[in-house]
Formats: sequence, structure tokens, C-alpha cells
Amino acid sequence: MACRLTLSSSRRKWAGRSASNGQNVSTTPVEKKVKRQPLNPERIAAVALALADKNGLDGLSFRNLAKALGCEAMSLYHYYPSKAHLLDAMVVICLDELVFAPASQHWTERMRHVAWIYRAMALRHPGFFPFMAVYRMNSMRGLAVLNEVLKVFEATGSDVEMRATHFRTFGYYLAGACLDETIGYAKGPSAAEPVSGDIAAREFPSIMTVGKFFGAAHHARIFGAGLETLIGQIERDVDLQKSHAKSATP
Amino acid sequence: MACRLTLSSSRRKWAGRSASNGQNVSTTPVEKKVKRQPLNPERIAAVALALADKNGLDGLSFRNLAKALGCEAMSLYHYYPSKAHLLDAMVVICLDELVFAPASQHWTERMRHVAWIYRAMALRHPGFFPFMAVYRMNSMRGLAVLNEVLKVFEATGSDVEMRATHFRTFGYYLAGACLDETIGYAKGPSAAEPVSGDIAAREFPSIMTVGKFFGAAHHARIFGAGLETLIGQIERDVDLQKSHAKSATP
DNA sequence: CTAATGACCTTACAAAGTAAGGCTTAAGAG
DNA sequence: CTCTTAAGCCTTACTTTGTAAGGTCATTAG
Repeated sequence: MACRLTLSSSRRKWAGRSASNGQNVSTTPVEKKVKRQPLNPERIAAVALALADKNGLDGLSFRNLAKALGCEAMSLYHYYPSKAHLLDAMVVICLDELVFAPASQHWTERMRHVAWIYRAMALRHPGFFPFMAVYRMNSMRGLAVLNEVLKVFEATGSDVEMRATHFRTFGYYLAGACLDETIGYAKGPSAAEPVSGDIAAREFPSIMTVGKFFGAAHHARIFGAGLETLIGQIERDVDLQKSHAKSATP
Repeated sequence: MACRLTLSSSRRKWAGRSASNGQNVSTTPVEKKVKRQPLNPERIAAVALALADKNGLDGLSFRNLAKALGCEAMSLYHYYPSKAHLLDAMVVICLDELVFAPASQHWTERMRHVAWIYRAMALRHPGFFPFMAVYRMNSMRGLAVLNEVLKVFEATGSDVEMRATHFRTFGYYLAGACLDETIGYAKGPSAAEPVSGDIAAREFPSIMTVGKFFGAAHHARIFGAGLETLIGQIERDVDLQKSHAKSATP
């Protein structure tokens, strides 16, 4: 109930204020509009996404974001009622980057396309993707994407259970692969001794042996290998089911 | 620099103190040791893990944890220098639950075993696993686990590049599947309109159709399906490579 | 000119991690 | 039996976070 602000911090705040948007004050109208673009939801979310990708999710606070936008933290609440809503908007930006192949293409091609554009999206947002991977896609936009992908699996002509199964295993693989490829970026809270190369070489020879194929140069090839395995299996399953159906109704 | 504490909050704190551990004070020695087990790193990490699994990662703060342990937040710093270190210890608990199959078994069986015990571990810790999935396994214990799994892939007899590839795709799948199965638990920060069933049925018919196979009852079967696809591919690749090697040196 | 509206800001607070250091108690030294 | 010491736990305080409540100021409507 009593005094809460120290004089020093209070003074610092005012100093910052008068320096940062001096162009609003009527005195000394030099430097008319240094950066004072008006705010809007799109710009906020876009800058937030860029910030998250650069500094990781932990580097994205309302105050940091406001600084990047040239405004105050509370101003953002005029456009997003909470941080969760902002994060949702950032997810939407990412999801909107997913442009699917036309239905005229063969489903194997469409499936490949889904996988590669999803991965490309993840790699474009390495700092933010780990959040997306844990994001429940039960929003309007999220479900729309899932629905679109499911249409590709419908195009295989398999029955409901089979395409549900294929869809999920496909999704598991995509999420896991993209997560793994982006995890290095967003340095999460791990304080553990990042084991030195010397020790690793002595203690973990199996890791050392395969180590040279773990670099980024091999990521795309490995991703493709797993992907083709899954698509190949789907093809075989679909063909088998179709031949069964044919023999059942001769 | 001036006064910072309000009298009211200060008074509340003291009231809480004298009430909570009255057994330490020499007055009224009723209720000798209600719950005052001494702290130790193992107990702290175990309780933290239980707490994270119950309330999700966001429900795990030093203050909450201290309350669950019957001590004060700062006491935990006597055993863990930071929250990151505590999280590392929790990861170690989870990793220690992974007991691998003996090397005498066929590699296909060992691979299946790895997959199923990993999934079991994830499902035992649904609230914490999403953290693990994003955790960089470059700690001593993490690398030890990876090394152990790699030994299984060495047992296939394939060359270095091939087993690196198989290992990674296998890991992608595992991580993605387990993450997906545990995401529902840890309700992350999504404020988005959780679309109502009515709307979903109208707007997303493809999702509705497969919806009944998305329940937990189908999780194990679907996980197994993808797993067998991958193992089957690995078998085929390995056999092919071996036959090539044989024909090259007749 | 006045009033209202929209856009942005200030202040304040609770909860989080944690730095600095104080109290308490039990074990050993004299 | 007293004194010292240190382990174990705690208080206080500071910073950073999200955000509630409400203020300010300019632009536009009446």
C-alpha cells in the first residue's frame, strides 16, 4: 500500500520515454517519423514471429516485442487480448505458408509435397517451430490444415481406418523430423554439461562413428528416406486392400 | 531505494511462517514430525516430476514444488543450482526408466523393444514428456542412451551411412508419435477458439470421418503400424546391402 | 467547439527465477 | 558441558514476466 517505486527507476523510465518518442512532443520536430508505423495485428504477429525465430521462444516477451515495434508493451493488448492469442496468430502465419498441391496430382506426389512444404515451413521458423510442434491444432485454422491433408489420404482410396492410421504415422514422422531439425536452434533450458568432444569420443564410440552423417548437410536426404519409406508402405497397403476388395466382389 | 514491502504482505508472511512449521518452534510440541522428511536431490526431482506430470510444465515452479515438499523455494537451491539443473535431473529419471533388451536378441526385436519402452516412458510422464521431446540430449546421460540405441542399429550389420539414416528416421518417428500422444495432457498456451463439434462437422468432414480412429484406444495399434513399417524397410535395406556386398566379393 | 472514439501509454501488481545473506541445529573439538 | 562450525533451510529483495485498470491525446463526428 505504501510507496513502491524507487525514485531511480521512475526517473529512468521518464528519461527513456522522452527520448524514445520525442517526435510526438511538440518540441524540436526534427526527425519527423523515424519508425512510427502504426500498429496492426499483422505487423505485430509478423515481428513477433521474426523475434521468436531469432532469439527463441524465451526471447519473445511483450516488452521485447514492443521494443522491436517501437511502442510500449501494453499497447499490444489493444490488438491481442493475451499472449496466447498472439501465439495463435503466429501459428496462423506459419500455417498460411503451407500451399498444397492441386488435387489433380497423384496422391503420392501430393503427399510428398505436403511433407516437403511442411519441413520448409519449419526450417523457415526454427525458433518458433518447437512451439508449433507442441501446439494443439484444434483451432479453426489448424483443423483446416489437417482437413486438407486428410483429403490427400482420402485420395488413396483406402478405407477409413487405414487412412486414419496412415495419416497419423505420417504426421508423427513429420512432426518428429521437423522438431529434431529445429531443436538445435531454440536453445531450451538445459544446463547439463554439454559433453566435450574428447569425452564423447571415449565414452560413446557408436555416436562418434555415425556423427559425420548427423550434420545439416545430410538432413534433407535422411528426411526423404524416411518419407519414402512411409509412402511406399502406404502404396503397398492401398494396393493390397484394393486387390482384396476386387477378389471379394468378382 | 525506499520502502518496498507493504505492511500487509509482510504480516501475512509471518503469520504463514509461524503456522506452517510450528513443530520446529519449541512451544507446543504437538504433532512432532508431520511431514518433515529431509530434502535430498532425488526426492526433489521425483516430486518435481510428479508435479509436472500432474499439472503440466507450467504448473512446476520452485515455489509450487517447495510447497509440495513442505519447504521454502530457496531451499531447493541448496540441491540444484538452477531450475535448468533440476529439469536435467528430471530428464535423467525418465531416461533411467529405459531398460534395453539384451544384445543376444535379434536386432529387430531389440528395435521394437526400444520403441515400446520409450513410448511407455512417455506415457508414464505425459506432462513432462513434451519438455523431453524438445530437450537436447547432449548431456552425459542423454548421449549414453543414444549410444545404446545406436548399438542396436550397429547390430543390423549395415554400413555407417545407412545406419545413421535409419537411426534418425526411427528417432523422428518415436519422438513425433510420443509427443502427439502426450500433447493433449500438457495444455499449452493456446487461447484459440477450440472449435465446437457442430462447426467442425460442417466445415471439416474429412476430420470427422476419421475422428473415431483418433481416440486413445487406437493409439497403440497405430504406433505399432508405423513402427513395423520402419523396421520392415530397415530389414529390406539391410538385406539388399548384404546381397550387394556378397556379389561384389565372390 | 465539443464530445466521443480509437490508439497508445502509465502505473501497479502477482508470480516466476534467483542473488545475498541470515538463522538453526546438530556434530564434533576443547 | 560449552564453543565452534558448517550443513541445511529460510527471509528478503531484485528482476522479468504477463496483464488488470485506467489515463492521455489526437482525430473525427456532431
